[in-house]
Amino acid sequence: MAGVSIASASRVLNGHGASVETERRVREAAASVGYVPNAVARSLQAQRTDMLALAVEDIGNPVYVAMMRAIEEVAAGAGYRLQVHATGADVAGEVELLDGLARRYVDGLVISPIRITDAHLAALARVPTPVVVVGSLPDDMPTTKPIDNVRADSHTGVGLAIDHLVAGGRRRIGFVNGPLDTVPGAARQAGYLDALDAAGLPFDPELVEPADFHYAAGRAATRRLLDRAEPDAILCANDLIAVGALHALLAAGKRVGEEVALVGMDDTDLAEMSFPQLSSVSLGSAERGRLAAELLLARLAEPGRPAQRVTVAPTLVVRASSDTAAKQENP
Amino acid sequence: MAGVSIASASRVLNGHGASVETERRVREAAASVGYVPNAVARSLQAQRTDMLALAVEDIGNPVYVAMMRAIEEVAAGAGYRLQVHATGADVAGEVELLDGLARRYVDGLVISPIRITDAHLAALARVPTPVVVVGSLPDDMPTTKPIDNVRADSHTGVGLAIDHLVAGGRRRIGFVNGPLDTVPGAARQAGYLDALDAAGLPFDPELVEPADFHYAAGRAATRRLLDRAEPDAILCANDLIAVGALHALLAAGKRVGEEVALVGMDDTDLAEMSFPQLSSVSLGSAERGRLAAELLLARLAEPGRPAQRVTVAPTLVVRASSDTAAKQENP
DNA sequence: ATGAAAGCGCTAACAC
DNA sequence: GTGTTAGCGCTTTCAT
Repeated sequence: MAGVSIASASRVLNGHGASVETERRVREAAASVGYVPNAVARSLQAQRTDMLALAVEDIGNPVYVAMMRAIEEVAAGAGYRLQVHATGADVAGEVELLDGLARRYVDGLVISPIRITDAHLAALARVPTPVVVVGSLPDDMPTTKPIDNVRADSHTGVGLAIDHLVAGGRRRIGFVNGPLDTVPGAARQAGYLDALDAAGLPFDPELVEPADFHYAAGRAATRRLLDRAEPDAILCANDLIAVGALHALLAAGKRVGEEVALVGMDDTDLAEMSFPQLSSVSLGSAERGRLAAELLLARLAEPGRPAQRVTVAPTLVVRASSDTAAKQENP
Repeated sequence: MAGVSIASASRVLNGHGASVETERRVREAAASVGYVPNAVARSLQAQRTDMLALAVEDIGNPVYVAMMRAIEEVAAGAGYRLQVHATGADVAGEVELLDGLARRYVDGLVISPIRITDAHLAALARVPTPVVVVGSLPDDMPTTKPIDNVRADSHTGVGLAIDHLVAGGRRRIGFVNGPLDTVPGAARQAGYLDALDAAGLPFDPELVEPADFHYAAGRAATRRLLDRAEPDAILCANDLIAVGALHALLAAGKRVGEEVALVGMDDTDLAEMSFPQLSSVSLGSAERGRLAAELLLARLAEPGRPAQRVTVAPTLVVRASSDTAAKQENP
């Protein structure tokens, strides 16, 4: 403290107008002592932490990595820092996290639960802090709290893939899905059945094999599928599964893209980095992350605004794994 | 407030001993009002935030993903939350982050700069908060602040790969490296030269091609390499480059693992998910992350302890891309 | 323009 | 065991 009141110092440091002389003295003193304001004290007074949180099942999954990257970018751009939580898809943990928001250690949360239970909904109904959910919230959400919601459209996405495969002459389209009791697993299953139906193709249970959303499971499931059926195409519920499927197919000596077409979902970096490169349905993970972050910032700026529900349209990215023409010059 | 003093309430809620009656009344009141303590206020008083930060170039790079996962796990296990920062390898930004620690919004930082400049060292010398650096700090670090340091041993790692390739009969070993002005790039280059030397192999500049540490660059660089030379093996400075190289090789019709052996570095998930699966030198990214987090926690517990410098030993994981025998039944 | 003082929500001494 | 009080470091009325 060199000369002026503590209040004046605060004013100068926050650019709230002070005389030239005061300003000089304060800055000088601050520089000489190496003064840096304490963020925690400031947060306590300001009632905001300038921090956002992201909770996903696994911060190593490429889909969430893409989402996290996008969110971090938006957050950093707006002066917010990002806190990450790996939930391991544990419901109790997710609910605890939601309830923990009452401690006010972050200003807002983006959460992408792989399953959405009643416990989640109950917790969401009592959070005191803005939350945006990535994933499909039930339509009959109680409107006590405005919870913003960003969703993918897997159902349509699966349709895009099936239509593409059918157009390429494929008729026996296998499907390696994730767990049916997850939000994406259920949606993709429904999409598969509806798309077959729309294409006039019969449903053959032999062609469907459940897995979980990871590489090893995808590979094992595809191996089982190949053992008992002869698909001329395989659709996978995400890229991790698809890469597993690719291995199973290659190991079985199949020419991927010709004998058997392969399509993944999420269009992660993996799709481009496989050989042959994988066709994949983009569900816009980065885009969803970006939107989620923006919705959160918007609500922070205007807490009273009505709850938004935005859906990102899927797009199909065709690459060599399902495109005989491209195969020649792959990738 | 129902009945007792504010201090008693605090005691009950923190389990600091109170009479049965007081305890009951406090808990009851707290429950009925839905009271939750404010983390920011608590932090201000406790002078700690229970939060750690991680700063890496790109939170989407598989190496850093593995590191982040490990750190998040250790941090969460010890009751700390994790904040992530993507620096984009921007020196000014990294220094700003380091200086920002004086704001005390986190209790400690793990930073993994891809380049370490004098500005970094200067900033490190004045941080008021524990920092552990992942990557090689100069040996003549001023010891004013105890900065813990976790390092990989790329030099030895490259040697492992070269020895393995030589043992497999390879003689013309190409090398696709990252930028030479980065810490890992420089170390790997030196390792390559020394290993060739130790193996009695001549150095042929034609066999070395620079790239940056990403897929596309790796693929392009490998293409250039193949245009002018005929390597019987290629070592890549990381797995991203190696996957790019794999594509270039396959697209050129090379039988990978036979005609040309391929070895990556970092042993990320990508190595296992490629086909053929990639041999890769593990530099222990997850392990380094774990160690970094543990060193940070240890210093938080005992600020005065001497600076630690730990090096994680590399290991070679041999897979089909460099092993003809395995190739048969790959993967 | 500046200083005094209150207060953000909490915990820890220090009496009683 | 419990209440009173000070204080963590800051911003912001409110006077002057």
